[in-house]
Amino acid sequence: MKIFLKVMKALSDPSRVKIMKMLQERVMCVCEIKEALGIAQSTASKHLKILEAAGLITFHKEGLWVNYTLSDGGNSPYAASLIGNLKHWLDDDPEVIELVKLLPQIRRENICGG
Amino acid sequence: MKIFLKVMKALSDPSRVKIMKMLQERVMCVCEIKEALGIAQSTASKHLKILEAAGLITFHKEGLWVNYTLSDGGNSPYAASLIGNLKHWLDDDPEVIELVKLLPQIRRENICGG
DNA sequence: TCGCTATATTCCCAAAATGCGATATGGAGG
DNA sequence: CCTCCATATCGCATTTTGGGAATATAGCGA
Repeated sequence: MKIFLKVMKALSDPSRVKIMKMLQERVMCVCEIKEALGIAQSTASKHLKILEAAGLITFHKEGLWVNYTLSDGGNSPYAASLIGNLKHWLDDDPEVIELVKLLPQIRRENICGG
Repeated sequence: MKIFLKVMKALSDPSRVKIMKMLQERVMCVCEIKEALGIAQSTASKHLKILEAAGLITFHKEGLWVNYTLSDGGNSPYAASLIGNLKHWLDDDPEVIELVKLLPQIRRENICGG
């Protein structure tokens, strides 16, 4: 029950859902996510932690950067199911469309000074 | 997006999830639900309203009683999917098992004085 | 070892959610 | 019309959540 609730809560916030939809498109680091959503870095980091704790995303450290990707859901049937459904859900949502359209312009080299 | 979030939020609370699992077993009125969960009547009513607004349950008035049932999810693909998954999810959850085992003893005639 | 930088964590505030008691609503019966 | 009862709504206290600024941490390069 607790695990199930963790997944549901993780997906109960618009910023976190948007992060899931962005990660469907490509791998992203924290500063790219913060930039795309227009939120503070600490806020982005916190959201990512919640998604990760729910088994919805994973990360891979690459030097200073932390690359976040969608999880395969292997650890939780709830996460796996929702990850799968989100692949097609909300694809016609105006906010999501706008965000995905913006993605190519969001590159870490231009944000973090890399 | 708002509709999706409404479904996720509705299922982010343990009491509401338990209500969903109980309604899988049978139709229930507000006083039965309040009794089964050990919560105040106003609290039960509020939870039911949230589930109903998310398209997860529907109700049918029968005199003074309001019978709540699972929705078929016809109005929302998100609700439909979650309703379907919940049919088998959490069946092995201790709290849910306990609750379902308790259900036969919860009868409106013994609670509401009907 | 000493900066420098991307990320994580902490602290604090405002907004929202949850729960309950009290009250309102609405239908059934006399 | 009045009463009674199941349910809905309101008002309030408590807890949780989301957000940002400030600070701590960790990895890279010199």
